[in-house]
Amino acid sequence: MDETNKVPVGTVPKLADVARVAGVSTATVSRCLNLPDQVKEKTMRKVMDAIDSLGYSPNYSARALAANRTNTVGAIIPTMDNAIFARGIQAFQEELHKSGCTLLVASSSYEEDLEEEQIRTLTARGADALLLIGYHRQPRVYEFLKKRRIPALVAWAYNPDQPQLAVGFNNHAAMKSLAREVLERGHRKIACITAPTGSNDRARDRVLGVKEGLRDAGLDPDGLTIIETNYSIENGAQAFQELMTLDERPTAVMCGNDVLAVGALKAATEMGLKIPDDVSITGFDDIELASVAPVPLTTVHVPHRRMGQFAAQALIETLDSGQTGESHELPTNICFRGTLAPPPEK
Amino acid sequence: MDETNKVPVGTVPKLADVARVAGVSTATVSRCLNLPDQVKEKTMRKVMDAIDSLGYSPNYSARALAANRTNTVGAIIPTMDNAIFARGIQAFQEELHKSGCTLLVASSSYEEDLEEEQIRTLTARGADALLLIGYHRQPRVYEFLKKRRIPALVAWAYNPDQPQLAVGFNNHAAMKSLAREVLERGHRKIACITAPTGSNDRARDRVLGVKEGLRDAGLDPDGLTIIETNYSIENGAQAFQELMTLDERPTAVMCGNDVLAVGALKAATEMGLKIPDDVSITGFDDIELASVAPVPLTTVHVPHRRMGQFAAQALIETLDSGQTGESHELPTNICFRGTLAPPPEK
DNA sequence: TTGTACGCGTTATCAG
DNA sequence: CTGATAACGCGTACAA
Repeated sequence: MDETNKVPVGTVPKLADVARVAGVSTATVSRCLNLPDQVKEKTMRKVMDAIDSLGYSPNYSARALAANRTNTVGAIIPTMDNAIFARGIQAFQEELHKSGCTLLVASSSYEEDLEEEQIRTLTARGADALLLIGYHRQPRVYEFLKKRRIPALVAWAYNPDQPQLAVGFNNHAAMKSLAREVLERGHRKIACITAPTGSNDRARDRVLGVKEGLRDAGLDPDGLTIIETNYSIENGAQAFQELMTLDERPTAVMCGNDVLAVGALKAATEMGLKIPDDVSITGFDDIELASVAPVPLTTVHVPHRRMGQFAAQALIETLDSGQTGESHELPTNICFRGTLAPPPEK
Repeated sequence: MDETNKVPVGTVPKLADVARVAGVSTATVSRCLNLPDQVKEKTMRKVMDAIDSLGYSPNYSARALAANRTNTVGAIIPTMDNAIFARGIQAFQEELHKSGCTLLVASSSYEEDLEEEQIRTLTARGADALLLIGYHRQPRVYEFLKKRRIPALVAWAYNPDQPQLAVGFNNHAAMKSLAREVLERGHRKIACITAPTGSNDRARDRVLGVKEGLRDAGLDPDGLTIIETNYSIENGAQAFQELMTLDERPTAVMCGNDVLAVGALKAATEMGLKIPDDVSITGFDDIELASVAPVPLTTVHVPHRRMGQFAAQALIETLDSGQTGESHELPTNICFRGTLAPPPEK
């Protein structure tokens, strides 16, 4: 056998090894992989055989350095330990995979500063594009992204007034229509349990939706009792108990998400309250938990998986075409279950 | 100002730009970043100032190519859309971040072939190490990893007989001790609802645990009725209904995970059965769902977050020391709640 | 259609 | 302690 056909052992084969074995140049091997229709079929076969026999696979770092593209998309989410993100991100990842992209994830723990740091990290790591949750962040972050020419897409929120590429739903409008339902049932003392709204526009918009519902019904939006607490069943329960110690107990408690709502529900049951007769409770997101709760939860359904898919498609399209893809507003709908009494007879 | 201090605009600053602005060589800049105590403090200051003023951050692809290390760890999980993985992976990612590592994720959709493909993809992308779920995979996959010298850690399972680095729990033993509890309560007709066991050793070990419990109690393990179905509440419900149409109805249904168990519970309630009086039901994992189910679920608690943390630590240690870290068996414990009747009086 | 040769941004070796 | 400079593995003009 020809001396030149030998290949180092105990080492990862590289492009040059494939070229040597196939008896072609490295450029040709590269073309076989990236521009398949620019090579003759016979050459292609030789190269592919060499690739198989060596078990070659390209070094992505080198490829990224040379081509200035990583085929990697970054996502920064508050936490994966939350069904609403987990499901959407799973769909996002599946969709990316169809296009040969890999997902790089980081989490911000709902902290604005940490999110900014993660954005810089993923950028340095060469993410071709970024998925971000919600709109709220410092202007300098958007400027940084623009300067770096890194397409960023906002998900889990859609606001027609914002210029940013987005795939999501209108938190404000969805919550407002749920509030309208609650008000139609005669509730006048309403309270909200919400995640901290400081750097969370989704949570903020939902509360604003309730307030606007109140205003439309001729009520004072400032009279709305609001408790902010972190995302957990326990916290939801505790907040509910606090509400029940108030002088004027609310007759309906609208929660910013299903987890808080289930916590409220749990506390209510433990206090011996009948749901929805004594108090009505509503959620948001429609995660699995909602339908199996002791009293099935009335909540706002959000198409998480479709959102993840659309987000991936919009980003891939942007990368392929070089032009910012289209924003996409997804519909939400109210799931009436057991925690909100039926409307009064007409 | 000196001509040489100028730096291109509208472009991402690189190491050479920092060097020029700081008036040192690129080697020195690199050292400031990687071997800080090999440079004089004064030099360090100049360089850091230049870095700040330029907003420089290193190009990880180039770094990876030159240093042959990506500071990236890959994880291949069946799906993130499952609380048991989502929680553990979140902790895993947080822990990696403490060590400056970023997480690359891929999902296998519970498919063996897809998992193998993903393993090859992530290694090609330069993952320094890999997190895998469970032991079951083709020997050639382990050989590939060994040849490539890529540390791989198995999580969500721990089997003292396997040589592979692992951080997890003993599925077999945990389920066996739960089975013992069920048997002690006088149940003799037991059925299992489990995820498909074909390429899922965790599911398989859990079923085997039940069988061994049966054997120890002097019962025939082959008499165990088993239904395999995919992970979802709906499927759990349907499987339960099937079980109830059997000639000899089981008095206890042991489910391979909480989601299937909650489905069973739901079906039972809809059929008008009293839990645990008419039928006992058990789960596995202790996800949030378990404690808020209509009847709180008796299940096996697994420390998902700690598992994720330990897994990250073991991998980082392996990477840093160059020697395979230590496997770690985590304890599980049974959470007695409402779906298994208390033991008979003694 | 194929080959040559250079550049991508860092790290690391070896002098100084 | 610092500076040249050669890798690292691949993509891609440009030439043939």
